[in-house]
Amino acid sequence: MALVVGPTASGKSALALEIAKKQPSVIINADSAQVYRDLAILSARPTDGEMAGIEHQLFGYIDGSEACSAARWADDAKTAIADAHARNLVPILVGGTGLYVRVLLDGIAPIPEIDPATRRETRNMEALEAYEALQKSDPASAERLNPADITRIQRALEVVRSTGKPLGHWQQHKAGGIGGDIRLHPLVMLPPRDWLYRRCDLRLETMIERGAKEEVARLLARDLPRNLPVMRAIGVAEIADWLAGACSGAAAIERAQIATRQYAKRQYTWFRNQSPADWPRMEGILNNDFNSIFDIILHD
RNA sequence: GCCCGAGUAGCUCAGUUGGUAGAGCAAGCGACUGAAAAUCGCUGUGUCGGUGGUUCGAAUCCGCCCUCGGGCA
Repeated sequence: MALVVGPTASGKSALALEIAKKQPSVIINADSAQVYRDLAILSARPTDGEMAGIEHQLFGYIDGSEACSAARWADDAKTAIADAHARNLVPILVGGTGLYVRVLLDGIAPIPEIDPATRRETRNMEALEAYEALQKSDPASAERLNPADITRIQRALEVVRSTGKPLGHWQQHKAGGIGGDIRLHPLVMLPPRDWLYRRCDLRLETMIERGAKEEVARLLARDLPRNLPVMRAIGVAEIADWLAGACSGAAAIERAQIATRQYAKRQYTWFRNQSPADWPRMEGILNNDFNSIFDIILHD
């Protein structure tokens, strides 16, 4: 299995396509926003033309009214990978969501489904309120977490309330990782920052040309809850303001460009520090000479 | 030409009766166990427009000059 990870706009998709041309393959998405049907343009999903007739899996396969999760994606990826192997195709995972890849390879704490009512209740709490509640029901997690870290506070709280046991209990072991069962050919793309940021900026312009504004208008028309992952994708809030007349198009684009660069930076930090040290890194820019990269990722 | 206002961090601006500066945003670095394109932590940054003066001491007071707004001619 090949695995290409790195920040947004680093050229992962282009590289994956080149790899796919060398051998019968299926390209599998490992990006948390590209899973949503509603965000073809704004999530920079490859177009049909860009897919060049090569099979792609897990792109745009979830409706925006649902919230995907790392564990759900990992299950789906496992199925897709097994299916590829059964058909003698090489799975090529491509994406920028480090957590998804980690859960696929290393597994995750086997926590039962959270009761929907409990989830609804905890996710409507303010940070401080949730933190104080957590201090009472799971002091160990409260001690470990920053009081302002609302996402993790709410997660810890919903787990202890729904399962009756604290997060620390469940996280004593991980389950479901396939890292030990497959032959992995990873590549971490870490191109020069200025080159990457220029491509981030350019990408927003291209998205607008391709109809990102109209895509957001269609999404908003669905009137989905604001806290769903699709609604939090980079560019949705910015373009929504533009559509509502709260800011100019130029201002919306600029804000989305900044958010994209900040996101790229976070991914950069993740992959630089969180991915295993023995995974090869490509620190140059992607040009048309793929042979040197093939030496790294296609070795056998 | 005259009058008024403004000029302080990359940007927008604070700066109290003179004691060589600080917020937000941006940026850099980092964390990351079922929303991760999420969420959070840490860290700078300065010829205070220039110049001369008053003063022990000037972003702050005074003179002159420069730039940008607005008004009057």
